[in-house]
This record gives sequence, C-alpha cells and structure tokens, in this order.
Amino acid sequence: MRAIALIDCNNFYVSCERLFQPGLEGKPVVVLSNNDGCVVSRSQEVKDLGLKMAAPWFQLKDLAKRHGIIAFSSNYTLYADLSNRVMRLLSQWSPDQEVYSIDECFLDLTGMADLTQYAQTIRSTIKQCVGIPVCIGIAPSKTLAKLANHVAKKQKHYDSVCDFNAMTARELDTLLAQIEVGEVWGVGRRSTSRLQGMGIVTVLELKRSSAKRVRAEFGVVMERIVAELNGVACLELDDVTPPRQQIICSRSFGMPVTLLADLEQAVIAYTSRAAEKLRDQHSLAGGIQVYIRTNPHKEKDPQYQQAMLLHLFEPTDDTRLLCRAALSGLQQVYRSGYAYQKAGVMLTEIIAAAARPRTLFDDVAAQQKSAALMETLDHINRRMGSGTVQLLGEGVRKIWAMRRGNVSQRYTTEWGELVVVR
DNA sequence: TCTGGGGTCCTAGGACCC
DNA sequence: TCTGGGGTCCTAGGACCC
Repeated sequence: MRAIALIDCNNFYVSCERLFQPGLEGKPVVVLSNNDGCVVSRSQEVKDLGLKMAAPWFQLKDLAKRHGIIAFSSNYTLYADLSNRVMRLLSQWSPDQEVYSIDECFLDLTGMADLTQYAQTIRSTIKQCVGIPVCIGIAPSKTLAKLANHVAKKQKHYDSVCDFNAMTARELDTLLAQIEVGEVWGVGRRSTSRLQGMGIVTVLELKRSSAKRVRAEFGVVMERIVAELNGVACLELDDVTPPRQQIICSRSFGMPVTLLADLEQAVIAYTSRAAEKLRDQHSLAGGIQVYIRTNPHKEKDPQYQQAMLLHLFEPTDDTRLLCRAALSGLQQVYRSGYAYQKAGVMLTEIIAAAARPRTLFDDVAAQQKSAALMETLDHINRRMGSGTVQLLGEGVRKIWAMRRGNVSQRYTTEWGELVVVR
C-alpha cells in the first residue's frame, strides 16, 4: 500500500523562539505577523486560552496582559534557517520529499517496514538534532495524510504519530466520523457551510458522498478531494519546486503614508526585494504590477485602491528597469489626499533567463553590464547582509517601515547575534 | 421563423492554503 | 494608534480566429 507521510512542525514559529529561550517552555507565547498585526503562531497554552489564529493583536492586549502572554514580532530569517535544517534532515528518510511549506513536508515512505516506529525515529531525531517538535501522519493519499497528522496532533494517545494504514477500514471510518468536514485539506470556510447545507457534516459523510453530485456542485477540485479521502491518490508528490509564475512583495506600512515621495521609496524597496527573488530563481519578468491602498478597516476614512500592470519593453531582471516601470505605474495610480496603508508590487509574465528572446536589436553589451552589476549587488548583500547595498531611492529615513516591537535575534545566521552563554 | 461550431488566449474573481 | 504576506488553481466570460 502507498504510504505518504506528512511531517508538520508543532507551532513552528513559537517553537523556533523557544529553542533559544528555553525558559519560555510551558509559558503562553505567540508570534505576530508583520507589523505586529495578527497572531500567526500560538503555543499550546495560548490555544487552550481560546485565542484564535489570525486575531488582531491590538484587540488582545488586555487578555494577553492578564495571562502573561509573551509576544514576538516575526523573525523570518530565523524561521527560514531552522526550516531548512529540518527539511534537510527529513530528506534523509526518503528519496521522495515535497517541501510543502515552511513548516511541513510530505515524504513517500511506501515499502518501509514498521512505519509507526520509523516515524517515531524521525521525530526523535529531529527533536535531538534541530530541537523542533513535529507530528507525523501517514496514509495512502496526501489528503488523508494531512488528516492523519491532524489526529496525531489533537489526540494525545497517538503520541504524535498517526498511521491510517495500520488501521482497519472500520476503525478509520469511526475516526473520520468524529472529524468535521472543515478540517479536510482544501475544504475552506465557504465550502464547509455549503456542504453542511447539503447535510455533509463529517469527513466520513464527505468520503461517502456521490462523486457526481460533488463534481456538479463544487467542480473537479472537490471531486478529487473525495477520491483522496477514499484512498485514491490523485495528488502526486512534487519533489522539484517549479519556478514561481508570479513574485509578490507587498507590505503594510508602520504608519499611514500620504506623500508620493514616501510611497516611491516603499515601491522601490519592494521592487528591489522582488527582483532579488526573481534573480534567485534565474528568471526574467515581462510585466510588473504596482498597487496601493488605504486601510479598509478604517471605514470612516476616504477609501481608495488602484493597481496598474505595466508591460516591459523586454523581459528583465534588472532592479533599475523594474523600478523605473513600477514608479511610472505608481505615479499614475497615486491620488493625493488619502492615507495609504499598504503598497505592493507583483512581477508577472515570468520566463526562464535562459529563454530570453533574442532580437536583432539586442544591446548585448548593456545586458552583460546589467547582469554583472546585479550579480555583484546580490553577492554583496548575501555576504554582508540584506540591504547592505541598495538603490538610493529606497530612502534612508523610511517612515513607512514596518513595526517590529519585539523581534528576537537572528541567532543562526548573523555572527553578531549568536547566543551568548554565560 | 431562422443567425455555426469549435478552439485559444486573456483577465478578473473566487476559493483555498500556510 | 493598532487588522499579514505570498502563493496556486479553477472557472466564467469576453475577444478573437477560422
């Protein structure tokens, strides 16, 4: 039988913070989104308090004070590094790995003997070598593996590993009858309430529903989910990550921004980040979209949002050319008299750098100069830290920069921020 | 009275995920 | 005062073509 494992780090960002401050073990801890906006990771103690995922932090401050909740700003440099360590280690247990997100991956364990024991070994090795606790679900399809992982997390007697393949069909169905349909991977809020309206409330009911009816009501995506619940693997492991088809960099500002000059700085900064990602995957972009918006939560304020897509003369990965286009778009959508809360850029029409279309009019010398300059820029910033060299247009004062009230150190990637042991 | 059929490409919007 | 960021896939509808 096919055996697909889903390994998921427990409260990943919180676990990363605790790793370097072990005194926080057992205490309620949250990690906040950019700008300290929402709660994006909660320790078990915080979940037990009933605090919801993605809740706005400013509404919770009183509650947090009462319960002594410790809040961290997000530190993606740290999380990405620890994630890489976990993933690299996990890749040793199977030739077939799909890194699905920063804190979870699929492994194909088909053919391995004694899977529960095998998974326990994986778990304890990750804990010992990196220090991050994980849960593991095993099943014949990805969708079921996600569910098995959910069970491993919620039902303590499974000891963090749940293998559906080791159960009888009847045992599995009994378990599925206890889980709400909204827990299924790919069934979001909208579909949940529509399914409930059709009388499909539990996972077992969805599993047993008619494929034809589901297809007619919801389309092929839901039809596939039902097949996967029945143990028919429709989704393969993607072990090579294809290059992104779009690259987005957008951010809310630390304070409302009204001046075009400040928006220009932000747009140059975001375009620069996006262009770095573009070059990282050896691609060129043929288009760039820029957008700005006011704060939709402030209903009393005048609202405005506008986006503009610009097509470049030819595909490029040169930060300067992308910025020039982005700025021209920004100047066209900008209206004075609004308090802007967010800006963003999106690179589109992405192609492989190797597939750059050649024309009679190519200025090869200019292209080579551009490539050399971008390579040097990236090299310095990789070596000396991001932002060491930047376009002057990004500005220095940066009043729009995001708030990060309590960010931890980059313990694993900066010499100056290593842990100090007394 | 009656106005083809089939295909592609693009865009916008919806839904979902972490 | 204060509400994240980055991505994918699917569908419907319009434009256009032969």
